[in-house]
Amino acid sequence: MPSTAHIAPPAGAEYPPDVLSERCPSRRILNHVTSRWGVLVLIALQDGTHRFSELRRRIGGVSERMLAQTLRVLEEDGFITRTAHPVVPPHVEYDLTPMGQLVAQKVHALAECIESNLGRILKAGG
Amino acid sequence: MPSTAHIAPPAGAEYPPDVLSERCPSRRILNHVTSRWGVLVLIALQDGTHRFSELRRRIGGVSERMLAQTLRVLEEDGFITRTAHPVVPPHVEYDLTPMGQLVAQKVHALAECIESNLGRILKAGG
DNA sequence: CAGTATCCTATCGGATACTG
DNA sequence: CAGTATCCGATAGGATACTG
Repeated sequence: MPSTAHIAPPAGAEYPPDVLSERCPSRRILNHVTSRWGVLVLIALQDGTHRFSELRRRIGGVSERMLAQTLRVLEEDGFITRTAHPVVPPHVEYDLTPMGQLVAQKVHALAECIESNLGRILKAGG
Repeated sequence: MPSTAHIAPPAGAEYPPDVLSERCPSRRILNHVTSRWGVLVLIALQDGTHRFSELRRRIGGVSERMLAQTLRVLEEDGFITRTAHPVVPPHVEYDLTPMGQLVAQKVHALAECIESNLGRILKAGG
């Protein structure tokens, strides 16, 4: 039986999500999560609430623009909550949602796997 | 005690890898693994050996150029082995190394986590 | 079959300046 | 403090044609 992984479901039908399939929406989400800064934001938020500038300091090399954009996208996907306290100066807090904690765990596991094998990897690649 | 996550180790010294640190080499590798096609190649190779054109068909939407490039990078990092059989027409096989299987498992777990929550996610985001 | 080479575009992402 | 707006360069990535 041939694979149907590349066949998009007809409108209205529901197939099990398959990230190898070009049109599966999971791929868009996966790209958000695995984006250059998305990965690091999720990891940085794993130990609890953080403010914008805390995250900015914590995640080496991220620009304000990219941090804001990444937070917005991950919030839209339901991985992050944004809480703005109406005070001056502004005070905004970011947290992982329960679902966000799930994906953050997976992302973190991946990062740790790479970190713990770094020796072997760098030896292999130069 | 302030965080030192953003401080790069002096030349010759060895610090525990920290992906939140700008100069940590793990970040480069993580970017390869979480690249648009890197993720999908690792997943597609999880069930064993595959040839170039098999992968191309399996991974919806990938171009020859991007597949070749992604395979080369992941091979350099030591996640994939490339075996060329000297016959005409050419016959080349790709496999995961043991280390590649480890990261592929993590990547796959992440993808499955997203797939199984797709309903909630799409509802949240529109 | 398994790529490379070339060309081109779109998106990513950085720097800077500005705002409520 | 927590962003937005604008501009710009780098690079990821697609289409096509070609090769051993």
